[in-house]
Amino acid sequence: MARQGLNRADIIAAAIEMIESEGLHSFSLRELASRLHIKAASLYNHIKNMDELYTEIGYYAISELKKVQLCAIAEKERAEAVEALSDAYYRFGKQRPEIYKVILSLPMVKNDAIHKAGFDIVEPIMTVLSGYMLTEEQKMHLQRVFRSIMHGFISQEEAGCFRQYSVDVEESYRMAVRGFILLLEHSEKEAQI
Amino acid sequence: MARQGLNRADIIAAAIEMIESEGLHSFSLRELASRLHIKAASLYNHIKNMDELYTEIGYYAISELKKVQLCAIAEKERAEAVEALSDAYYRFGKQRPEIYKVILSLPMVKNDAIHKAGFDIVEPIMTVLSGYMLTEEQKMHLQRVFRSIMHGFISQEEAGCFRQYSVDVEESYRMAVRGFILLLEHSEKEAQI
DNA sequence: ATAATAAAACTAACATCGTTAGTTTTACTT
DNA sequence: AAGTAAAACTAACGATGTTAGTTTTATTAT
Repeated sequence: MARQGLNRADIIAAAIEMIESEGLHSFSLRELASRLHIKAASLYNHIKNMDELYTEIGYYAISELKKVQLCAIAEKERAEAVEALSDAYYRFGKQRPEIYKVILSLPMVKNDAIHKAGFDIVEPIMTVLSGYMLTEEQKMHLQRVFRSIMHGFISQEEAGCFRQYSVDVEESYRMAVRGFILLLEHSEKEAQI
Repeated sequence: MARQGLNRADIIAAAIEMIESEGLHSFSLRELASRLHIKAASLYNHIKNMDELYTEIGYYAISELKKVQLCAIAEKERAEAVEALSDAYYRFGKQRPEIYKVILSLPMVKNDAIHKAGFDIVEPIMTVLSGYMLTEEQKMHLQRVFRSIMHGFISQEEAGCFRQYSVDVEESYRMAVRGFILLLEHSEKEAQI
């Protein structure tokens, strides 16, 4: 019975809520259907399959991440902007770990995903880098380095890899960001030659 | 029939080989059993469950990674050692991506895993850092930063996040390592004050 | 108001998966 | 030769993603 009249957006929203509260690991289509008071098979009227649903959630996650990042760097420049950007990134990863995980599971191999999500993921850091006197190629490299540091830190902390020693994790994070700023300034000097 | 007389090590070895050739994603106990010419239920005579098998494979991966790292830094010091270490790390991640992925899925929350694997994962970089004049706390932070950079870079490249632009990935990687060395030298100066 | 259509739900089923219980067979030890 | 423990088996359970085909509902057009 077409009682509720659910649509694609409802499904995706419910899936996101479920993943955030129960964890990506325990997510299932049957449980999702159950929460929407429909049968699992009915989901397929709205989504192609589970992969497509994950992809959609990944797009959402990226747009959310972009949003907080752009908000953080507004009216800031250079080192201050870098710190604000990374802080926003770090906070997002810590506060919404399950949704964050979906981003990396996005099959970037597919061209459509690269084009739809690629730009959004790169734009904030590229904006910050444009405040530095760097070549386009330098910016590309540095953008990759930035994302590596941030993602590496977040995912290792989330995985529990930093729990072995009782040294303050927040301070390690600050040092990582400081290292990136050092590299930035160093690259700027190189570019001016 | 106790025909082949398989043991725990055989199971683990076969699982590793299967994951490396077919991918972690498509791994299953039933397929593993099939390749060993036994039934899936028979696997449970040797392993407790799938999680335990993954844990075991994670230990193997960490020990392999440690091996190539220690080999790489032998008789090297400071910047040269850092580069050799990261190169070994990077090559391992690129050449054995499926096995590498298992490391991060290790449930570090459990205390036994932390103690058994934690030290092995940290030892090589700590050895290299001991060649710098740093406090113990600095070393702890820098070790985390190093692992973040390396893991972040490897996993993003593997996920396809670096394919969007045609800028040389290897050069981005070199810049990341150079950035870490910069931070190292900078930290050393700070420590001497 | 009624008929047609498309959307949204359903039932039923399949293959696959991890896992458990209980049983049989093999190989080694005594 | 008998006993024992390891290593395999069969059979089944519950859960998962997914497909095919069917029924119901809501909206639109006549």
